[in-house]
Amino acid sequence: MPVKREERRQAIMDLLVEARAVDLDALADRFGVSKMTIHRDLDDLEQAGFLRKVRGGATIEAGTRFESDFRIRALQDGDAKGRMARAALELVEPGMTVMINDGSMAALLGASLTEKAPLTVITNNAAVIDRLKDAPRITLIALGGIYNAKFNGFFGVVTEHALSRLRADLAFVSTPALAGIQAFHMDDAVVRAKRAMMRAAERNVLLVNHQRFGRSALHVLADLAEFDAIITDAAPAPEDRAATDRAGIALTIAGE
Amino acid sequence: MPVKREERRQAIMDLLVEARAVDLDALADRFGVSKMTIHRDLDDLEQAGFLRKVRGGATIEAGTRFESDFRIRALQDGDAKGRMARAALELVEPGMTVMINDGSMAALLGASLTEKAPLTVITNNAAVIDRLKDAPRITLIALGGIYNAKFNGFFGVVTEHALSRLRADLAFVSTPALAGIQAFHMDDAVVRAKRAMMRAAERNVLLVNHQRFGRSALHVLADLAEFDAIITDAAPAPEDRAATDRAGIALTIAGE
DNA sequence: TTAATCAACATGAATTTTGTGATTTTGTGA
DNA sequence: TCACAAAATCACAAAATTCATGTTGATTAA
Repeated sequence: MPVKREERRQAIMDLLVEARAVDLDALADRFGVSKMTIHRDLDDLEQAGFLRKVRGGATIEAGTRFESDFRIRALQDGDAKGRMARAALELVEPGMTVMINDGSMAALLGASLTEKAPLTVITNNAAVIDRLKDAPRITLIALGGIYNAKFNGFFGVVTEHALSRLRADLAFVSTPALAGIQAFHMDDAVVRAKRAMMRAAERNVLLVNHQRFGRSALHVLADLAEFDAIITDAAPAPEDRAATDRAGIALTIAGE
Repeated sequence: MPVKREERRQAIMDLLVEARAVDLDALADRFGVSKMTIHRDLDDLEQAGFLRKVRGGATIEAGTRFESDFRIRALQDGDAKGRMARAALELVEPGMTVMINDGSMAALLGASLTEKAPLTVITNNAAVIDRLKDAPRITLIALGGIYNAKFNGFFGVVTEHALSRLRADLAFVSTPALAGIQAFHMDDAVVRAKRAMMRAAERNVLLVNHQRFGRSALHVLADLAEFDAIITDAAPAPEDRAATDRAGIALTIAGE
């Protein structure tokens, strides 16, 4: 596997997320490769929609569609996601029945569930289904539904109804927005699937990136009090933290 | 692309399907490669579930689960399958809701449904789900269920229940065995999924390879009279044909 | 005790990634 | 508008990496 190349691109994205813009020459220097190589990196990353090339470097166009694009979220915080997945895994014991919802964070966690086999995994996340299909000692229950390319998962009445007939020990629910004592999501169908999952699980764990604190979206997903635990990757701002404390939920900062 | 290697493995499977068993030394000789290479071929094929390694070679364990494994059938009859898929496509009109069940024949048909878009496709076949996920103008409804690696699809109560809430214009049902006026299948869970699908469809079409006539299996899948049409790839033996005629079903020989 | 299996390492072909220099495009200031 | 330098692009060669295969020798099963 071309680890080197991917690592470099990941690093470019990390720099970009932090600095908003990068300089081509500086990158070539920093990684000890030719400018041409950086050119190709930027071309491919632009092609994939991660950044915008400008003369002499690249920018991320914060505030516009770029920053909020799910593909950036997939690249961003690779490390943070790993830490969160690890913290989430701690809650899983062999033999359990676990639910995993849509989202790239959930996909990562789903894939690493093999470590805790034997398990029964219930999910509407297409990435998880693919990854666990042939995993030994994992009983995979896919929730059907209408395929939604935007969220790479299955949703709709079929999904919700399937969930009404199932029961799990633990559900991992992720959210892109959390403000005050509530979690939010921009899509109606996704909210319904997540809520159905929460109803079907004994215990619910919320996964949320710390940058998502203080944001909201069109639909309320749930009150934080409905969760048994919240896992995030870094301490949120004090005022956000105060809100979760008020809700009385254990907030786990992964990697501490 | 390592064409060479895949060709050799394909050839090994062909020999195996024909002879029931192959000798390792003979294979090394025949293909002009070392025994170690054949060992690796057999290991990987066994891993994939295509064969069973025995001392000095490999067998296919006809009559047991191996012969019925979807992956073996996937290797056979490539051409015949294409013709059947084409014949089946004739019955599909844009705008319809179509159901596709498990099996490699169904997988091929499912993938070619893109030609008739816009369509709504309902399936428990993992191969079809993968292929149609990002197909434009196809609304894909996956039936969830427990993933079964042997049939590369989803089965169980979740599947059946989802089907009880859906309705389609047309269902394509495939069978590995057909004798007299009945179709058969070796697996209970698969039979239930297929039957649920038949109940949910306005019209039902049976897909069956001509070599499958005159065979039976543990479970009855359906009476032929329950189908509106039967598609096969070549004329079956006269006595088998007589039985279908008696059931009064139109038998389409694909490619005529 | 014989043959088969398996693990570990070596080899060479094929693919992928990178670098170089020539050529074209773009931005800037006269 | 023009000239010109910096940046971008292109095409091809070089380097690195991956992958299938072979070899050897230890281990295991018949």
